[in-house]
Amino acid sequence: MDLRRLRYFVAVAEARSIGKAAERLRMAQPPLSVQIRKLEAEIGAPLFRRGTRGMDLTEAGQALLARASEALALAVDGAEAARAVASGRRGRLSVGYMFVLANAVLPRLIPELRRSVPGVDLEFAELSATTREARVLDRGVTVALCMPAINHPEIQVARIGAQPFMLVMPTSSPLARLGPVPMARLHGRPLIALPHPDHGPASSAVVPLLRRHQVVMPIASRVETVHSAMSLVLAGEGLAILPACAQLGAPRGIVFRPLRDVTDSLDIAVCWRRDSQSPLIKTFLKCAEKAVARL
Amino acid sequence: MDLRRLRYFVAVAEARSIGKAAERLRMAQPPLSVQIRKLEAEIGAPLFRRGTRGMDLTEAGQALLARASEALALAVDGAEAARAVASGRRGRLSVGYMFVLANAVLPRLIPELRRSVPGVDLEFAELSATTREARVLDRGVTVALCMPAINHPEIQVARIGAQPFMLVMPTSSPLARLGPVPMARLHGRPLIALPHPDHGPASSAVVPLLRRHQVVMPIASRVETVHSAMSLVLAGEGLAILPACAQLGAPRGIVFRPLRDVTDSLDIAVCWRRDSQSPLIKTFLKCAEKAVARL
DNA sequence: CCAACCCATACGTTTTCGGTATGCCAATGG
DNA sequence: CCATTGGCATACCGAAAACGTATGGGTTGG
Repeated sequence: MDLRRLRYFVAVAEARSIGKAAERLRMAQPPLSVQIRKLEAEIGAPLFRRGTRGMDLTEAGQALLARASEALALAVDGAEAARAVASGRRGRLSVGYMFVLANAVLPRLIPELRRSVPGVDLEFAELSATTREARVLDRGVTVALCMPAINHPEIQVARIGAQPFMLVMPTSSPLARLGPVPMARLHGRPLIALPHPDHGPASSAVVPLLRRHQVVMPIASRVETVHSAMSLVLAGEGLAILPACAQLGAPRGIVFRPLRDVTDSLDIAVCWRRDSQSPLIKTFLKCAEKAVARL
Repeated sequence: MDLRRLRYFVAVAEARSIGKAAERLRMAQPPLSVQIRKLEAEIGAPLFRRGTRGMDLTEAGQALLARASEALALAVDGAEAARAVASGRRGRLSVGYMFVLANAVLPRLIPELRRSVPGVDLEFAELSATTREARVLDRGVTVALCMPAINHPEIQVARIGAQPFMLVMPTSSPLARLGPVPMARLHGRPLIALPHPDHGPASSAVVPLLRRHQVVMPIASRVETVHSAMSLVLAGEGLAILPACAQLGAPRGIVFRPLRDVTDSLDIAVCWRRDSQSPLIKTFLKCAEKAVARL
C-alpha cells in the first residue's frame, strides 16, 4: 500500500479520467494506467468502471476514496506539523521556575510568551532547589528559570539578571526603623538559612557574604523556599537574607531592608539541556530577558 | 512523502531502535537507517535523538508520529473498506420498487434484507412505471422490484413470481356476489386501464386477455398506479383488472374476485443493470425470492 | 583495554517506476 | 459504411530507488 498510488488514485477519481489526471500529475498516461491497475490488483477489486468516455468510481472505489484522501491529507499535515514544531511555530514548551521568581517574573513573562509563540502549548512547573537539575536533565522541563543558575556540564546557562540580597525581618524589629542596615548589626542574631543548591543542604547562600564581613549568625532553621523563610521570620525565629525579588511575595508584617555596603547578588538565569534542539529556547530567552529587564 | 517511509518511521518510533524495528520489519538495519534519514531530510528536521542506547523521538517526531500512524491506519482501513464493499459485506444497496408490490413484498423483504446484509446501508425508492427503466440505467437504484419486468437489452431480469389478474370492483357491484366471474360478464363495461410499460401510455396490460376472450371494454380512464385505479373504481368510474397482490393495498369498499378460466398473470421480477458488479444483487435476489415465495 | 552494541556509510544487485511507441475498442461524423 | 477521434491497455526500455552485505566509528560495561 503505497501513498503514491493513493495520490494517483485520488487524482484519477477527481479527474474521472486517466489522461486528464496524468496531465495534472505531469506524467504520461500509460504509467498512470499501470499504477491504477496495480492498485486494483492489490485491493483485489475493480475501483473504476471503464467507460468509453472516461473512468467512473465503483462503490468500492468510493469507499477507498474517502479514506485515501483523508490519509493523504494527514500525511502532508504530519510533515507540515513536524516542520512547524521544528521551526518553533508550534509545539510544547515546558517552563520550570523557582518559587522565588514566581511573583516577580511570571506575571510579565507569561503574557509575553503567549504573544511571541501563539501556536505553542505552554506549560509551567514549579521547581524545587533539589530537583531542578534532574528535571532539566530528564527533559521534564524544556527550560528552567533559576536563581541561582544550575551548575552542570550538560546544562547551558544564560544569565539574564541578578537580585541583591536584602535583610528580611518582622515589621516590629528595631532594625526596621533604619535605612540600609550595617552588616555589623547582624552579628549574633539567628539566621533563617536557605541552602545553596550547589553546595548541599547544609550550606547557605549567604555564607561568603557573612564571612567577608566577619559576621557570625547562628543558623536557627534551614528551609527550602523563600516563602518558608519569610514565615519563620514572621514567627520571630530569626532574620533572613533573601534576594530582593522575594519581597513581592512577602506576607504582611515582613519588611525588606538593604544591607549597607553590600553588593552581593544572586543571578537569575535561564538553564536548559545543552543538547536540546528546541527552537523555542532562544525565543524564551528573549522573553525572559524582557520580563526581568526592569525588576 | 512515501507511505513506506511513514511505516518505517512508526516502526522505529515504537521500537525506539533502528535495529529492533528492522528485525520486526524483516529487513536489514542499514537500509532502514537510510530511509529514516531520507525522511528527516524530506521533512527538513531531525525526528529522532540518536543516543548510544537507541533512538528517541524529538518533539517534531512526536508531532509526525501522531499523524503518520493515523494516516497509516486510514490507508489500510481504506483498502479493507474497499474489499468489504466489493465482497458485499458493506456498501449501499438502493432498492427500487413499484407501488403495486409495496404492501405485498416490502414487509417481508426488508427485515430479510437487514438480516442478510447487516453492514449494508439500505435505501428504498418508489419507482413509477415511466421512470423505472431510466432509474435502473442511470444507477439511481441498484435493483428494481418490478411488475412486470423491464424489457431492455442492458437490463438483466430475474423472474421471481407472478400474480394472476383479478377483477376489481366496488363492494356494491352485483358482480361482487358471484364467485369467479365469467369474462363474458365484463363485455361492454367501462375499464380503468393501467398502461403496460413496454407499450406506451395508450396501451393496457390486459388487452391480450380481453382480446382472447373477445370481450370489449371501453376505456374509461387511464391511470399510472393501482392505487389510482382502485380510487376510480371506488368512485364508480368503472372496473379494473389488476394483479392479485394489489388487494393488500385496497381501500374499504373494494373487492377482488377471480376471473373464471383466466390464467393470465403479471410477472414479478428483479431487474438490474447487466454491467452492475454489485455482489449484493445475488443476495438481494435470494431475499426477494423468499419474500415472494408464499404470496 | 577489549568486547558488545548500535547507528552510519559504501557499494553492488534487484526491483520498480516512468517514458515512448503502439494496439484495441467504442463513439462520432461525413 | 468507413474513417477519425478519444480514451485506456500493453510492451519494451532506460532510470531511479530500495534492499542486502560488508564495514567503520562511537559509546558502554566488564
